[in-house]
Amino acid sequence: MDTLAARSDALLRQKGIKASFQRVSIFEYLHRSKEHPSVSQIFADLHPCIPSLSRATVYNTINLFVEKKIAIPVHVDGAEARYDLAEPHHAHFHCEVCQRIFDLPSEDLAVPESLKDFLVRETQVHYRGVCPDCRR
Amino acid sequence: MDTLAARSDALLRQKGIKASFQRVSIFEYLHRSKEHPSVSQIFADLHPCIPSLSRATVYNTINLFVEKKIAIPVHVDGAEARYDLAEPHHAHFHCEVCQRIFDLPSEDLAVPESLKDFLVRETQVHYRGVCPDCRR
DNA sequence: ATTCTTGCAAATCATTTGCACTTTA
DNA sequence: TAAAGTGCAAATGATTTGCAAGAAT
Repeated sequence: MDTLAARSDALLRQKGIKASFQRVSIFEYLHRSKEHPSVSQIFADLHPCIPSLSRATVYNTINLFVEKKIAIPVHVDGAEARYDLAEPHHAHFHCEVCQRIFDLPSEDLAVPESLKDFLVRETQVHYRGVCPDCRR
Repeated sequence: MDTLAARSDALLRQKGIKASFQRVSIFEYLHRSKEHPSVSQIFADLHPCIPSLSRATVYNTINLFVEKKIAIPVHVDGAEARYDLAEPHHAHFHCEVCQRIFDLPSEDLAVPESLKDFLVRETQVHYRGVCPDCRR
């Protein structure tokens, strides 16, 4: 059968990651959450369903995902890192009022002339301000 | 007389900041360092000259500078924050080998259409990869 | 059976805070 | 001398680590 779990499973293996229950759960959580969750949020939401889950496992898993390019960390100010599935490149907008992070459609930001001798592995574009909901 | 110290002094006061010896020292350190230093680096380099200096004061001062828009934090991965004087907007390149951060001349990154209902207060463009010195 | 993964607790690291002391206006 | 700034040490919060137990191959 071709359940969601089975598909996540396949995707992880394809990246060279053994698909444990915890890992698949965290992967699917990232997939369904639009909140760019922090480790604490992931843990808080998953712990009720998986009582044995440990914070360290969430950290392990997230770090593994980042290393394998499945997820990317989003750093806002000095706070806890937040994570996003590494979908095709897109920019982020961080609302300083509600703390939400919005995905923006990828804009093809040309690598500038001044970087011609650099090897650019990653580009991050980050906006900060106030989102429409918080403006009034 | 118009020493460097006197000028820094004036600049800080103009931003509404009382110009203590520590604050002027940290401001000048930021000014002369091209390293985008972290609090630890600032402390380590200034402590020998100012033995009474405390880490907490460096944190206080840096936070004050950020609040007053004199400095901006640069977050690289999960590591310690690093700081830059808030010169006219420019992008950053972070070398993942030597950990240096390079300033790139400001490129006028147009705010994308998708943000028309957002209030954009700040834009950060961040590249990561390998710098020319580390490429061979 | 061996290897990888998990969970817990303790350790570490960056940063903040409370408070007493000092400096400055 | 009142207000603001500093330094220390303890507290907090995020993240990592060591290690014993458990699961998968």
